Amino acid sequence: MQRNLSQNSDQKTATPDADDLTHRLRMAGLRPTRQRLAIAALLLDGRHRHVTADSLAEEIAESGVRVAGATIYNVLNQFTAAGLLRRVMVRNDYSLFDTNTAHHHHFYRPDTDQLTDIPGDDVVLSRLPAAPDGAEIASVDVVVHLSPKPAPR
Amino acid sequence: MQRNLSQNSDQKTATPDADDLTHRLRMAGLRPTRQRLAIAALLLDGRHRHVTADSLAEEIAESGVRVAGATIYNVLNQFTAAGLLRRVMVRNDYSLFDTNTAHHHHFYRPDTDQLTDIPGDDVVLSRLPAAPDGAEIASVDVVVHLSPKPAPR
DNA sequence: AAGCCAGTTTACAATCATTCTAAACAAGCC
DNA sequence: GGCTTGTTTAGAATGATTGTAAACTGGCTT
Repeated sequence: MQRNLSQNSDQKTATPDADDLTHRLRMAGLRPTRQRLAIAALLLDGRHRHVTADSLAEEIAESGVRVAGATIYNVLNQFTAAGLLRRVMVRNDYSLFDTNTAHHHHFYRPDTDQLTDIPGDDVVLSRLPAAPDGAEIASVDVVVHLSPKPAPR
Repeated sequence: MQRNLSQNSDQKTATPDADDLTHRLRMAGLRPTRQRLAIAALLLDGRHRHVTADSLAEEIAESGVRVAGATIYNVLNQFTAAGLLRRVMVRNDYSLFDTNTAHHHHFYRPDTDQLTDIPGDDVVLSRLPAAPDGAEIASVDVVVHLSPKPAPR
């Protein structure tokens, strides 16, 4: 009873080919276990989205795979450390993980608690500070906080 | 009692005048209670720094005033809502509150867990995205994440 | 194919910042 | 002085995340 997900091409561009995922995990120094592959299949398929540990847990459950809560956190952290995901900080209630690791920035709406990517080059940093003493710039996060809209006149 | 007021508001001159603080709290719609004044005296003296609920609690304790933990959180949130402080999000372990509400950005060092202001105009956003549909830009947060220093050669 | 073992997963407890609760309290006003 | 309402308080509660120690498994070796 093997899964149907052999090499069926889904819809979008990247088909999360099992072997490909296995390879990517290996490249990242992560042993391709059942649970890591399940998570990778959901997150590393080329789609750009934002998940929480919790929303991911639901998806995994729906997909029929059983993964412990702690493992989800572990894997999310490992993927992030490996550069496969990006952690976005907008609340201190919980973390958001962005499947788009390319350089880009975010809108955040506190009211709906929603995070959206800021399209392309709509943010341009024309000047960056020099890193202090013994440090270098690892990444630059720009979060544009939105408010519900002004009063209509 | 000496008062060294003046129209200062930036650098040194760390003598928050009690009446002034009372007035500022009133302006913000906050009744000037003993505990709010104690916190204001520590945070609204013109110095620029970053505190956590916890570090603030210690300072208050040292200053001899007794303030409940929940109150510290309440007041920090009230001050932030009133624009007297600014909440900076770099970790989801806890929040940092910045006494500098002027528009500026931050360096963050994950290793030492330290937050520093980025001097003056060292960050220039030459292009900002338009706010989506029924929203407007409330604020723009730029956090430059640092890493421990390049290869020691 | 069998064995082995470091790396993984797991269930569950633990942590810890933050918020909630409802009861006691104090500020400003009559 | 007494009221009324906003504040403070202690302690419990919440909830995301991490720690723990035991069970398991990938994949290499024999």
